[in-house]
Amino acid sequence: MSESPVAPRHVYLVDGSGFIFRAFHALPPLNRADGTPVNAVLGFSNMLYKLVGETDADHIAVIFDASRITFRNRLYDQYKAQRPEAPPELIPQFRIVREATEAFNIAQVEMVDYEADDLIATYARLARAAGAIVTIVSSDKDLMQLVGDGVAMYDPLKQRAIGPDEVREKFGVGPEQVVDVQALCGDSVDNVPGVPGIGVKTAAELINTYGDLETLLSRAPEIKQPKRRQSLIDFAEQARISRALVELKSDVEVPVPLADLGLRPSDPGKLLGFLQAQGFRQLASRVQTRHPGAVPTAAAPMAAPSEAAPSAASSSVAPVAIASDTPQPPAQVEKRYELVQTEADLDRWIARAEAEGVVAFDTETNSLDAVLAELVGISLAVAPGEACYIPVGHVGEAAAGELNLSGAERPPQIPLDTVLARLKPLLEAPAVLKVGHNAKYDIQIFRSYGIEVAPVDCTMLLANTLEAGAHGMGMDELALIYFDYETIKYKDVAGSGKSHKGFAAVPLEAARDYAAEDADITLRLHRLLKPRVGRERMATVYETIERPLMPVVAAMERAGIKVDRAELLRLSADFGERMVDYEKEIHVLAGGPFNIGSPKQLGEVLFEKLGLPGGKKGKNGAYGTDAGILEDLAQTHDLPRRVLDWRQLAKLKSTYADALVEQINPKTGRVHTSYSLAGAATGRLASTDPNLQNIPVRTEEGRKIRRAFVSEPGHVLMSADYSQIELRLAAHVAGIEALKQAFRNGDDIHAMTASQVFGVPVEGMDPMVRRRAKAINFGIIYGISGFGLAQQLSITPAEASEFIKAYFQRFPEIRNYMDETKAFCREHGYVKTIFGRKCHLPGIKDSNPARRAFSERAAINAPLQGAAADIIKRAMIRLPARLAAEGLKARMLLQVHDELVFEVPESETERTIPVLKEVMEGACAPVIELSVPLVVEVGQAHSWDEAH
DNA sequence: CGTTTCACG
DNA sequence: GACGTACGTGAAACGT
Repeated sequence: MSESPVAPRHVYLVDGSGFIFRAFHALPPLNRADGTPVNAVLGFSNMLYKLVGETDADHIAVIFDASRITFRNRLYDQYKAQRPEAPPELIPQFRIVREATEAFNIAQVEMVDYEADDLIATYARLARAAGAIVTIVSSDKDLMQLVGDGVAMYDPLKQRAIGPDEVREKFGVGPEQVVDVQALCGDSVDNVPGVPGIGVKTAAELINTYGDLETLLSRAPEIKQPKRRQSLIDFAEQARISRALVELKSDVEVPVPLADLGLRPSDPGKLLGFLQAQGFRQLASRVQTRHPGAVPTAAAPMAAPSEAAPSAASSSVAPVAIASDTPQPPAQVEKRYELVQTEADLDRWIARAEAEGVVAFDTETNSLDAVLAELVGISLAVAPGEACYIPVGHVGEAAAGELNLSGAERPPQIPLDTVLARLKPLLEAPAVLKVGHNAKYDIQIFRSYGIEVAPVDCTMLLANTLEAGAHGMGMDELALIYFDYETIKYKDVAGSGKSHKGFAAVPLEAARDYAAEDADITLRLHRLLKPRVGRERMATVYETIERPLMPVVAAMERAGIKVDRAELLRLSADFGERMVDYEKEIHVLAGGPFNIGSPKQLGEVLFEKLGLPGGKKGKNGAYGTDAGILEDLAQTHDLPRRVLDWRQLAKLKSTYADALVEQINPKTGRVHTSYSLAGAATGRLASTDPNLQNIPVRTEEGRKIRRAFVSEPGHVLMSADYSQIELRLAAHVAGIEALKQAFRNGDDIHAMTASQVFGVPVEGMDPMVRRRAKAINFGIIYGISGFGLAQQLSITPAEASEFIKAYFQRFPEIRNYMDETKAFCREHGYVKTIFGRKCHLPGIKDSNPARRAFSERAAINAPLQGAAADIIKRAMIRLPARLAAEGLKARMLLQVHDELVFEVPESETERTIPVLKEVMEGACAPVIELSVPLVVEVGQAHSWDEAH
């Protein structure tokens, strides 16, 4: 292969060996059809694909290690000696990764006796000498010594560049001094000895003081600290050897000249053949999309690529087992989707549904807002592949976006009233199960037409009950995971963004294909998931919590809550005027105008223009400017305080005052949120459009917004909230005796904690001490960490760790709970609440310690947060019926995790309060008897703020 | 479309 | 000893 002698301008050097290890540990196990593990190959291939697609390089090579033994072992026989053998699953992948590089038609280089890093150093030098710039694709710290002067590094996994600043952040010195620092601090991974007792921090300090290693070693006797001085004298030679080990060799006689690394076009057929042979379907299809004509040329004599499961599915839930459970993968069943345009056809489908006893259904509407939405069509599925679409509100195509001047004709459809009249008996028939995906929405739609759909199953809730936390619960995602099937996307039929035309304007055939498929997939999901819920002992959670909650939440959404529009408008104007004042003041303080809302510009003003102390912190090189940082800076300068004031008003104005006015429903004059029942992994609800679970309450300015949430005339808003529910559950679940007793006594729990942990009497306690104890109690619920607590309390991590230690000593049961919960999660991949709800945490086995620790804290929190969610859900299910039975008209409007908000006639408030308390406090019975009491506090007023 | 910030429990 | 920090959410604004 002779390369045209083009002078290199940009050379990419990919650290192949480094990447294989990283990909292997970062990705979940994955096997191709013949059982060969290929997860690292997939990671590697994805990386190359992206790299080749994005790079402007004209020369590129992947560099590998040829063998474990290199010239460095002759310098120091212990070099990399204690490094464990590669895991057996990785070994076969070394070869395949080289095949992958070949398939991409990228040059690859390796050389006996040298590490990949030495070859990279050599090519980098050659490239610079030829006038090219160099990008080293790697995150290996051993390569950082090469950075600078036209050489940069790029971490393909984190997609970030590593330049001199990043190197300085890591080593505390510039790239040219990295070798000296490494010589001192050594490297336990590579078994580079360094000097005992010297870490990165100390090494950087020393090198910054003395300039380089040799100067330091020669002037070692001057060093003040006796221990350090002696180490440097005793281990000077070891430091020199270490330096020789870490310094890369840039004069290797490379086997391939730089000129031969020129970027070559790949052969799409060959690449496709390789990818398909590994079973990398996603990547193969992307290649195919880019090269439509490509035909895979046989690469390996292998069976058809089979279940190398899509990466989305390769979590803790054993996707292969699920897939093998699949009754009929859609691809193999003939699809018969029918357009229903006559009453006779409609009756035929209704009869089929009644005969089956189960029908999947889906509604198409002209709005995502269930309160405003009008029906455009209905789809039904009665058996896999057998589905129909009944259009009722489609308009002529031309009528959609523009004025219907030509009177574009409405396609033939059965009148809506007729369809509804015929469907009503079916949808309300107790003997016919109706199955929807996110059925709450469809229940709402039909309720607005006077149809009470029942009984109903929801495949989104079934999937969530089984696998919350493992993956998303949208239908498209589930179809891909369970059936390996790509659904038609809404935006493909109805457009999106500017070209969105609304479903009513979609031509009937396209609408049929999309809508009928939704019902079809829903039916198939139901056949798969419903039996699993029983088999896997999750029926109680689904049947007693999730399923009965659907109609209750649907009613709350429909009820909505009244907001005082005029008051919100006044607030918006007030906030706006005050913002203008602040803005002027800020610009004066800053010495010129800038966009206060831009963290980037603000950071530059604070830290560069004004030169305030603090500085960079983000991984993206951006300055941090959050409230904590500005609060600290406020001691030094007036500007940060003003920015904090401005930000508060900006937030209140845009997110609340203005947005809520926009959200007032023109039909009802109220605000209707939408609750997501399968959004949060822990079992909590989530509120969207608008989010009514984060209405301000903590500050006086913020509470003005809450004051605009009001009752109808003659009514009050009544707020009932569980006191300390998660801490009570922690006491119960972890069996913390002292905490349980305190709750039984009705003690001030934070004061009690403070008294126990800090050994001070509750009487006359310093509020500061109680505040600390409160933070620790919260920390317990969150899976406490020294760093987190330190940040919360503005103390040092060491002090925080002391507090935690004292807490564990006083309440030893909590430690057991934490350890057992983590162990359970590692074994099963999920944790459970006392009511049996599961929360999956795929990250619990992550090889990255930070991500794993994150999952461990989540594992500790989820059973507590989840049990609290179970309890309030149980109360919500019982309340409407209990209130009705007592002859009370209270309507449940909102849920905010541990609080329920009702609208109550003024004449009934006295009688309503005890009912709310009784049902909510008794919500665990009869399945669970808590060892601590639950306490509910009730308040009432004409606004939500005052009802607290 | 991802990041940053901030509102809530 | 590295990782990069308290748990769970959603919305708005900025800037690429």
